[in-house]
Amino acid sequence: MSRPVTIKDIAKKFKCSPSTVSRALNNHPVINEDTRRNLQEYARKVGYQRNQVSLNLLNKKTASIGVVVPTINNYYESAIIEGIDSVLQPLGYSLNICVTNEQFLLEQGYVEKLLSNRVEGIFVSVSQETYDAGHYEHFENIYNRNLPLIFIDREYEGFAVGSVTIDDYHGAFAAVEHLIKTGRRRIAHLRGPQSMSVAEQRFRGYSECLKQYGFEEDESLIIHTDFKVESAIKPVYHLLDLPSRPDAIFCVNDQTAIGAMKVIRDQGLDIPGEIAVAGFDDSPISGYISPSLTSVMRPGRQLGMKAARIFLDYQLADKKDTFSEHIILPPQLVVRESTLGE
Amino acid sequence: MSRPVTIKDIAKKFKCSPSTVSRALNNHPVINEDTRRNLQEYARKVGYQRNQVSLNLLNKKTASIGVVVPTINNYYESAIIEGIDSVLQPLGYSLNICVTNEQFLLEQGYVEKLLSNRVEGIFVSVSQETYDAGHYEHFENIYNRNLPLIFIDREYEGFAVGSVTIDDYHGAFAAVEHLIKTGRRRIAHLRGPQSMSVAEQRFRGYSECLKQYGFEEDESLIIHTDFKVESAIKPVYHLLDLPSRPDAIFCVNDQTAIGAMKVIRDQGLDIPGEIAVAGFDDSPISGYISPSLTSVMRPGRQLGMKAARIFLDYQLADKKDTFSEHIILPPQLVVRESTLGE
DNA sequence: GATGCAATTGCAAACGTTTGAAATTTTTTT
DNA sequence: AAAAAAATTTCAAACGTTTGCAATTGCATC
Repeated sequence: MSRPVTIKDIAKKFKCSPSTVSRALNNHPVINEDTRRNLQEYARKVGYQRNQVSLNLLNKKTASIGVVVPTINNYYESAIIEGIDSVLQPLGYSLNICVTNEQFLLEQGYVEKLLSNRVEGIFVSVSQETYDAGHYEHFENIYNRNLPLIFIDREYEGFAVGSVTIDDYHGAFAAVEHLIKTGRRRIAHLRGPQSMSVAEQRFRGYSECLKQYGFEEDESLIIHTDFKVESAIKPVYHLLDLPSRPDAIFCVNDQTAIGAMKVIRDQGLDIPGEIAVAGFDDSPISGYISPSLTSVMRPGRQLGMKAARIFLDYQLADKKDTFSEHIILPPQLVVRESTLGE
Repeated sequence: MSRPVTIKDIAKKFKCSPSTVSRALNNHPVINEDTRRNLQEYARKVGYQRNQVSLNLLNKKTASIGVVVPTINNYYESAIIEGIDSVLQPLGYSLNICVTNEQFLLEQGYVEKLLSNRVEGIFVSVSQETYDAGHYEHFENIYNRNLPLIFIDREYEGFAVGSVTIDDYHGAFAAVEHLIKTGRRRIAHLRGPQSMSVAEQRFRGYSECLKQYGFEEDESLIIHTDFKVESAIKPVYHLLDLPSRPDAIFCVNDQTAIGAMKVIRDQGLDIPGEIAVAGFDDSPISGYISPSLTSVMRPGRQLGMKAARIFLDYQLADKKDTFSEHIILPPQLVVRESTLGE
């Protein structure tokens, strides 16, 4: 409650002008040695702390960056944020992290708030509801303010100065190719929500790979999930009950893969002997569960760092109106026990 | 780059005063109907967006809250943040999340920055280095500014308006008690870093429980780890090589428990047949790995919500100088296959 | 046409800090 | 001792917005 000490307070106390106090505290060379020492000492004693808010207004700079993401409670997303932070924090920027929970209205609200707070750039990973609704005006607002908008992981084509995404298509392709090359013939897919582009890309990778290797795509082997462990349970029971059971399951992420493995084990089937399982994300535990899980690694931290670099490059660019940088990072298949022999 | 449109710009365009524009845009009833409509329409057309920074300065309010945490890349920590956010976001607050990476200097720097940015409250989960160094002056600064400081999960006794922590001691006690009651006689412990109070509390719970049930504490069964999966590997190999092997391992968290389980399996031993394993955290996958992992659940989201409530209560409190609220939440033992028969 | 009243708009200060230019004080030079 | 030079300090404006109070305008009433 007690109002923080201001420069004016100190000036009044010392019967001098605020300018003198300001310069003294900033070690401006024009200030008398004694004056400087006295003022600095007093400022420390009363716990003066410069008001950054007023400086932000004066300098029209806030050194803060908006980061709008659907969630932060999984390894990949937080790795992205960590990557951005690792580049921008040392330069004095601070991140304003906004969690949309996949809700369009929250995303929209956060963007407005960030603009109003005069952040110097906005990183966005588009929420699912936004894709569903097809409303992208809030991104247009960012664009109209000439503020750098950079999409991370989940992009929208338009209004962006840059984007860094993962080549989910080829990641999925590689995983399925690996399954085929290790002799699997009926490969099922636990698909993600249709509205999410990452999930769709993985499905495409799955689908195209089957086609290229001359396999028929079997509708009954493709089931939707919502990314969560639990959502894999029922679909996998269903898959195992099919007259001609699949001999491999490619899962849209590690969570569903773990759910799948549980069901398969509970049914007394052997992994990878009878059914191979592959996931997507390479979460930290995937190497330690049993059997260890084959998975497609997404370089989240690197993605964040690249996105931050794009932002910095944009700041330096002379022809900002033509600046545009879109990076697609390759994921990497990590083969483990769940798709191989012991 | 293009300077955002200001109220002054609009005033100049309409040859009226900024006050009129301000009132028109805020629907002040004293403004003429036509004027209001024209101004609002124009403002929308040119994409006027109120500058929140100037308002923050004027009102001496920022509606932002600092959250200083060691990490965000695990489920528990992000659940805490989610809990805080779920309470404060609907009230218009935005969170300024700072990740210290367990570094004292970063923690100190972030606290200064938050103070300078005039946040209205600070939530802190103390970093390990800060405990090691024993430097708590930055917390004193918060206290001296009469700013509410609330410790979450990892606390320091002093300068705080409140704290919400988990009763790690009793959580660990319950886990070990469960192991004893299910017939285990040589219970090992994968301990966390000595400097971290959460880890120490869990160790105390382990230690006291053994004592109460009349067991000797065996130094050779207690090994330090650093919370990470990998750090469990070597210690567990060592434990299994002992002349008289333990029949249970209580691990400081799920990560190390998963590492332990891997080693035990690799050595061809049966879980829980020959060795039981219990963890701490109840991470989302613990119910789905094989065997499913007995673990102590920490209510992270609830913790965050409680912390946020303390902050709100403090705002309302009339006698702030005596306000103090310290909550200890009970964790809950979740028994699964890794400590039971099939 | 003067007066009164309501409706509408403008003025000025405030928030805390910085900074170029001007003003004042101190020191040096002649 | 006066003038010039150097050192130090103050003034005033700026950043964008809000708000109590004063000023202006329009309109009706007498």
